[in-house]
Amino acid sequence: MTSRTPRPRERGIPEATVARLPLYLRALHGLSERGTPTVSSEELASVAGVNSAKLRKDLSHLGSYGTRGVGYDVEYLIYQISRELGLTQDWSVAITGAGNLGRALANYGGFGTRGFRIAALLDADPAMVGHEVAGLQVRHIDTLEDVVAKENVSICVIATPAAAAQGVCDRFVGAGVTSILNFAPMVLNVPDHVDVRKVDLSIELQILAFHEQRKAGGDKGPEWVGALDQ
Amino acid sequence: MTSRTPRPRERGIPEATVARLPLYLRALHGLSERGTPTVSSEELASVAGVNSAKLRKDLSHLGSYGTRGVGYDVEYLIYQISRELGLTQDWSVAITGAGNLGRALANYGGFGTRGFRIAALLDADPAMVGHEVAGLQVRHIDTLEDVVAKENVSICVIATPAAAAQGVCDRFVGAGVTSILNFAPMVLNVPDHVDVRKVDLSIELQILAFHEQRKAGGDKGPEWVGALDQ
DNA sequence: TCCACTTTGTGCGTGCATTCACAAGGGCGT
DNA sequence: ACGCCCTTGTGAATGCACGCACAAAGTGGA
Ligand SMILES: NC(=O)c1ccc[n+]([C@@H]2O[C@H](COP(=O)([O-])OP(=O)(O)OC[C@H]3O[C@@H](n4cnc5c(N)ncnc54)[C@H](O)[C@@H]3O)[C@@H](O)[C@H]2O)c1
Ligand SMILES: NC(=O)c1ccc[n+]([C@@H]2O[C@H](COP(=O)([O-])OP(=O)(O)OC[C@H]3O[C@@H](n4cnc5c(N)ncnc54)[C@H](O)[C@@H]3O)[C@@H](O)[C@H]2O)c1
Repeated sequence: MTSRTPRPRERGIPEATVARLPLYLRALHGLSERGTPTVSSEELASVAGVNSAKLRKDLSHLGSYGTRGVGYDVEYLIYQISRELGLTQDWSVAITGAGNLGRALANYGGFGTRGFRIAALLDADPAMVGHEVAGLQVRHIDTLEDVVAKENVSICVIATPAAAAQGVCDRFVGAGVTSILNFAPMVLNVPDHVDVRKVDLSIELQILAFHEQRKAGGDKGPEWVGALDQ
Repeated sequence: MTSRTPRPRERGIPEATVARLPLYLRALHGLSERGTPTVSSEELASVAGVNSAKLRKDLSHLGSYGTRGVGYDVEYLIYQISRELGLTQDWSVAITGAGNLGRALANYGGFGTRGFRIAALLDADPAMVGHEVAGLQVRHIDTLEDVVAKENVSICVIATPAAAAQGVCDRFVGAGVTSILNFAPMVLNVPDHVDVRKVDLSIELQILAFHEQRKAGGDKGPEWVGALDQ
């Protein structure tokens, strides 16, 4: 654990691994709060709900940060994963759509804790503009380009009705934003260099319904699989 | 479109396909509303934002519902996908946690439209119980088992703080619920026959931050990939 | 110093997912 | 009735992901 320079490991972390790193990070924070100094891949994998071999392979993509016979230093691993995910810097986030969902997101305390700062809450409804939500004044959508530039927004959240989502998306992209989290139930059209991730509750429920139907269907033979990956 | 019996296609739809069917369904509903009678795999794939070969292979898992040289009948395909996903029946959903998120979910109109009925909204806070949200009285968490039995709940949504999630989960599982949608930032422990899907905003943001950092990092060579799958 | 024990990091086999490319099939005009 | 054109459905190739199983490596005790 002396601070050697452990070969930053050529760029190429698998997407599946990237998606699990936040899970490990959360588990590690839990261990850290309880004062645990080191953790084995077996323990950490158990807390994070994954296979221990998978965990070790995931971590090996970042470098060799473990100690054989001992495990991983919790604080050191937290730092390394945070650095890899880009959480050692702060990110300004703009939320668009101050409706039910947008306000819930703005009120959610879980963002700030991990390097994300809600820089602005935008809405098109004049009746909404000016209201204070979670210590933030709702601003008019016309100020979008201004907000992106002045607040240095790099990630935006779209929580408008589906019909407005593509328009809002285009304006963010035009203003230089290249990461979008979309809650509107529609597929956004963006240039190749822009990343979009979507959250769609309706789709999640439909997937659950599919499996539920299969279970209830009582087909010949108990052949449904196990719990889905979390 | 005569009602033949087209061989229900042996059970075994790939999970990746199941996750995309709702996407196709949404696109088809859009086409249906605009009166489009038939659609080619190319067009539908474009609207749904996927590769057309993938779309055809996905649909082929349900059966041979297309017509070569013509495409797919929109209404017929809507019916077939709905049936496969289990949307031809209604599902009762119980939401637990009437906080910011739980209330936003309850107020969201997009559930009822596709066969999901919010049967109950549960909370542990006595001050919250009895309040009306989206035409629904918030009920006390103690009535959980009652609600599951009487309302025939098969899917539950957990929107409580993380600390309470596992306990609530256990009670739902004990009451016979086998499909869970979890918003709390923690890994739920469930028996094998229970399906859990999670939605974690914080993880989504962290994944975006990772890619954002890579883009900004300006490593040697423009070698970041494209837009993520939506 | 040496040995037994623990745990990491990874080579390898397996299976799933994606995409290409095309033969098979169906409609339509002549 | 025939042949052209369009689109589906799928074989095959490639690549990614997962998990086993083990050698390598570090610890601690004697
Ligand atoms: N509420 C939920 O639980 C939930 C669940 C799943 C999906 N969604 C989706 O999230 C989105 C928002 O849901 P909601 O329940 O908050 O809806 P909502 O109607 O409560 O809020 C939408 C807000 O967007 C604003 N808006 C409309 N057009 C705009 C524009 N062009 N620019 C900026 N703001 C604009 C409206 O003024 C309104 O305040 C919808 O697309 C919905 O389908 C919501
Ligand atoms: N609000 C968001 O945008 C957001 C985003 C991401 C994740 N989350 C997660 O969703 C969950 C809910 O978030 P929120 O913002 O609505 O929180 P909140 O504090 O506003 O609401 C939580 C509700 O759960 C109730 N509750 C507590 N213990 C309970 C129990 N044992 N049984 C039943 N109800 C109980 C509380 O009374 C409260 O009404 C949290 O786990 C949060 O981390 C929320």
